[in-house]
Amino acid sequence: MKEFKIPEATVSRLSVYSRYLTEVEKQHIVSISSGEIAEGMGGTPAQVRKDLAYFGEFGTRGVGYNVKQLNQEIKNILGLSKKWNMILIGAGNLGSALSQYHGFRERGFEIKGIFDNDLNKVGLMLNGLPIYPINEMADYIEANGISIAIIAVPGDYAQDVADILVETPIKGILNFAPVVLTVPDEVEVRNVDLSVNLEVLSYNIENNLDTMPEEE
Amino acid sequence: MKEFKIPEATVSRLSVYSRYLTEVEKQHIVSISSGEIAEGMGGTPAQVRKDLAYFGEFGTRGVGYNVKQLNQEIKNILGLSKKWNMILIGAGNLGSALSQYHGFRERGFEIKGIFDNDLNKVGLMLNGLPIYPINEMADYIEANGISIAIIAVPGDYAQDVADILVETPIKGILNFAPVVLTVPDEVEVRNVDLSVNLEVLSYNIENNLDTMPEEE
DNA sequence: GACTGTGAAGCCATTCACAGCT
DNA sequence: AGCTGTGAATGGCTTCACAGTC
Repeated sequence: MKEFKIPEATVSRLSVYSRYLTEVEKQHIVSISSGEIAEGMGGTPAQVRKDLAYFGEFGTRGVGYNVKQLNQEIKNILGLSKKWNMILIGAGNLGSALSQYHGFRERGFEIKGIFDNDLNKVGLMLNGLPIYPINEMADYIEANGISIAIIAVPGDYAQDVADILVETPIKGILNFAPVVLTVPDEVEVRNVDLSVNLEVLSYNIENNLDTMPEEE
Repeated sequence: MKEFKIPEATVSRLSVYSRYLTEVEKQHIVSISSGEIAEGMGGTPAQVRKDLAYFGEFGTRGVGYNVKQLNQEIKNILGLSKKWNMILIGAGNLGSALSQYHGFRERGFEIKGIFDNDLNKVGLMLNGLPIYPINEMADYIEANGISIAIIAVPGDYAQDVADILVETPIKGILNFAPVVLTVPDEVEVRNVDLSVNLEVLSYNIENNLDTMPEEE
């Protein structure tokens, strides 16, 4: 009664496929092959087909995939056919940037309210959204059907915020704080770790992958 | 004359280990075991040991690792013993937030200049950094020994910016634009994809991993 | 006794190669 | 002929389990 064991890498790629297909759709292209999708997002045709095959047979042999229909299927798979209500915790620089990021709304994710523990900020508006005090957060989540929280507070506070969140019906956390959060299994956490990304970049540059002159 | 084939996942974890060890160092703890490190960052002891073993024998059997020394080793491995000069392209919300993000400097990554194609912004200062026009970017990179560029421009411009960058001595790009960049192999790209992260979260919530009631 | 370092085993993901439609 | 869907083969990463060292 349930699909099974999809590689996380596949799920990430589906998201990229969908974004690419949305672009292709705008150009009114009707049909697309796995090779063209791969080309458009830096992968291989076989991988595109494998990824899609986990979920069903969306294509037509000898022809390819219907762009619009495939995009819709992928969005359904990813759970994007519904709207997601989110809150943002942290009205600092990063929070401010995130509150204004259009990419979220375009994909069905909407920030409904912002929370901060700085009483100078509470009551102000940030990009059209009210800033509330943290102690109202739990009630707000309950009352407004919020299922995802974005943590954009300094590292030292992130676990405190998470501790409050896990007592609410929140289902997922997108964490921008550079710390590993401890939460119960039923809350899903994704970390966006800016420094880690730079450090991997640093390592790869220093050990120049792909770059080395051919040598026997 | 060269270490070999380190899993990328290992490199990412090294970065997390180092951040954690930096915290532990502050508490003046001298020695730490693989189990304690694993505990502190959500992994397993065996994995911590395996990751470290790719690069050498840093521990003492029966005892553990010297915190300070291990952290130094990891930083060396990651290429953090030198300072990295970066530029930021895009002085919008996200760029503004990134220019102020302290986590970068703490780890040896410094933004030296900001570039934008909006002439109303050029000449202004953003968090103590001057904003230059894009057409000065290539010269600036050459003149200031910049090796990493952070792209924080809208998706439609990101490839244009990348096209300019690849003609310069830039070695790595941290890309925040929600597009797949096409660059030659010798330039290393890392994508920080905000929507992809939310969409994986969405998928995981909908298919609640870990959460399902036990069933035979 | 405690904890590291590591080959071997097991698991997961990607790639290959081809059968099956259109 | 063209392109999908997929079992089988490969490759890579993680976990196990234990020998080695303090």
